[in-house]
Amino acid sequence: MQMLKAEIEPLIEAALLHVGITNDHWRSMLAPSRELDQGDLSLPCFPFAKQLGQAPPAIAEALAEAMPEHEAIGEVNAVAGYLNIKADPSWLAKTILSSPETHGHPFGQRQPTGRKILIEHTSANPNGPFHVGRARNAILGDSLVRLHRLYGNEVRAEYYVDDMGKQVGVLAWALANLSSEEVEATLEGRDPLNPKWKGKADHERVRWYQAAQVIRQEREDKDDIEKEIGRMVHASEHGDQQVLDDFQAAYTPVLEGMLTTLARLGINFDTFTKESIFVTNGDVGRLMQRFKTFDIHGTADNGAEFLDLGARGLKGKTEFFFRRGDGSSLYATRDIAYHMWKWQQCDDLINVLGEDHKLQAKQVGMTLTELGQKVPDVLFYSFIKLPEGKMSTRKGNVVFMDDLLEEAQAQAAAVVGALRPDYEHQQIKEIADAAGTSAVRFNIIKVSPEKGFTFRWEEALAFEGGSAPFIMYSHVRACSIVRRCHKEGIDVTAELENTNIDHPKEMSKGMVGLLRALSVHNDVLAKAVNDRRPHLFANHLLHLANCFNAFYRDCMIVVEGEVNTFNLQISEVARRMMRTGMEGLGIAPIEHM
RNA sequence: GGGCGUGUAGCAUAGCUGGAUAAUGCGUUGGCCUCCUAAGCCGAAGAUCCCGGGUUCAAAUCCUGGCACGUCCGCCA
Repeated sequence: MQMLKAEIEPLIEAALLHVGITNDHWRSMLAPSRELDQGDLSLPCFPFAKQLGQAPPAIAEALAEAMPEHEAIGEVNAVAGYLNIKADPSWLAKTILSSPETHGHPFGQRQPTGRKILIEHTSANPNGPFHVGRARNAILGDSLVRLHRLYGNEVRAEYYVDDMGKQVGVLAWALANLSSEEVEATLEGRDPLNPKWKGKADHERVRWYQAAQVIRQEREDKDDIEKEIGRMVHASEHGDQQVLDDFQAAYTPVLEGMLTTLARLGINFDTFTKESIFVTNGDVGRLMQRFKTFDIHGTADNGAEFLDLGARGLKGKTEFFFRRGDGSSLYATRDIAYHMWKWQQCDDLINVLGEDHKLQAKQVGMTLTELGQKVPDVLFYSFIKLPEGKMSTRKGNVVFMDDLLEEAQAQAAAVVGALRPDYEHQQIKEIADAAGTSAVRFNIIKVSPEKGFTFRWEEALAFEGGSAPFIMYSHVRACSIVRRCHKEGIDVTAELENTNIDHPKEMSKGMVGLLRALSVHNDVLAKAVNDRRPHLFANHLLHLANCFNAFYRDCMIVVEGEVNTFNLQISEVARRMMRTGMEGLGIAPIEHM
């Protein structure tokens, strides 16, 4: 709608001048109309009442009178104090069809912006399989990566590997010291390993980790165990290469298992950076030396060091510890070193973090400011819960992503099989896999991240209404139109290049609705990217698919072997936008369903 | 106790840089396949926008005081 706004703003300005309004406040008041029947853009005239000494409806009338004619404007009317402006559908169609962003190639992709964005997301500790609770980070992060790429930014998706903490230490200790019999004996009474995941290291090794967690609490030699784990963690934090290598051997297969799961969702990373690097390369040591020189630096009784961020306006607990009494660094300290490193390689930095990291992120941000560095943008999300409450591996109250995806694909296969009895087995499987994983992603991405989210199977596996398959289906219909054209011997490429067409003067509701949805597409994308709110784009795509369905109903493209060129061109723009939009959200743009 | 976030039809959500009749899906309910895929389309019913106060011509939206829920307030990661 930005395209219409840009076109008519000067006209409104002229009209306002005509009735005696000279200030500029109205620009922010000019907004999309609430109801489509009213128009596309509306200007409330109430604020002008005092200034002009007239009733708002009269002002609206006067403005409507004063509006100059313009090809972009289909209709101007004044209703109840509002000036409503409706775009001329032919102008909209012409603008959309001639826009390089929609008509050019490839598939409505935007021009490169030249901006380099580094997006860090997921970065889950490599100690067990992915569960749905963690999934929001990965799905949100990956959607952001994809949307930025669609927008034209150069993006690097980064996974920060926590390779030196206590969690990895416990895993490494367990793998070195516990037999599989001991593990199974310790975990007796818990859910056994799902045979389906036998051989998948994230599912198998997490049992060692879980057993170790029990043993650390219960076994008589637990103090010795604790000492040993402590020794390893401590050594890792001082950059002991042998221990770090052992840790890496322990977690790598787990991480690979987790990445396999993410790949099923279409989530991939460009780079992996290990936390320990910043210890071994000396960055963390130098950073801590530098902190010493700060005037907000402080030292505790045992020699531990902190920065007093209270002096910079932080409320609550203001001491931000960056070094233990024994001289080793803390997680946040390494994180700061990591951020300084990241800033060297991008123009914008985005982190995707759970809401539990808010304070941490605030401390890191303030410290970066203190260091003269930029503060990264952070996308916070609230946790996914189960109807039974918080997800907890320990309590067995979890839904593993692998199980969810299996179930999603199985249920999708049942739906496809029932709906398309004539399809081959292999084809059904391919469609079901695409629909199942897309549905899972979309179910999570369509709601705003700060909202608490309760995972429900029936919602994750809904394949109608506001779901990914709904969008996929509209796209399939658009694809099927092209197939139909080919079947009728119509030269689609030639039809699309034909610029010598008459736009119908009267357009159906379905056509006008679709044109409007297409005209806001790039506006919504820009907003979703810049505000870091992927759900806005998800909801727009739902709306676009909905509009396409109405267009499909109202506007036949092939009738008795004859093609309607205008309708075909619009349909193809919509198809491309749906396709790129789906890719931007990680929905599989399949062509048959 | 303090910080941050959330509270919208039976359910799940959108709208939150103030603007007209609060939007969408599920569920309930009525209709539409000789016609480019009915995973679709069209219609009906369903809302004290958590509660109180304030600002404003105008408040779901902003301010303020409550209530409920989530989350954080480690020399853990």
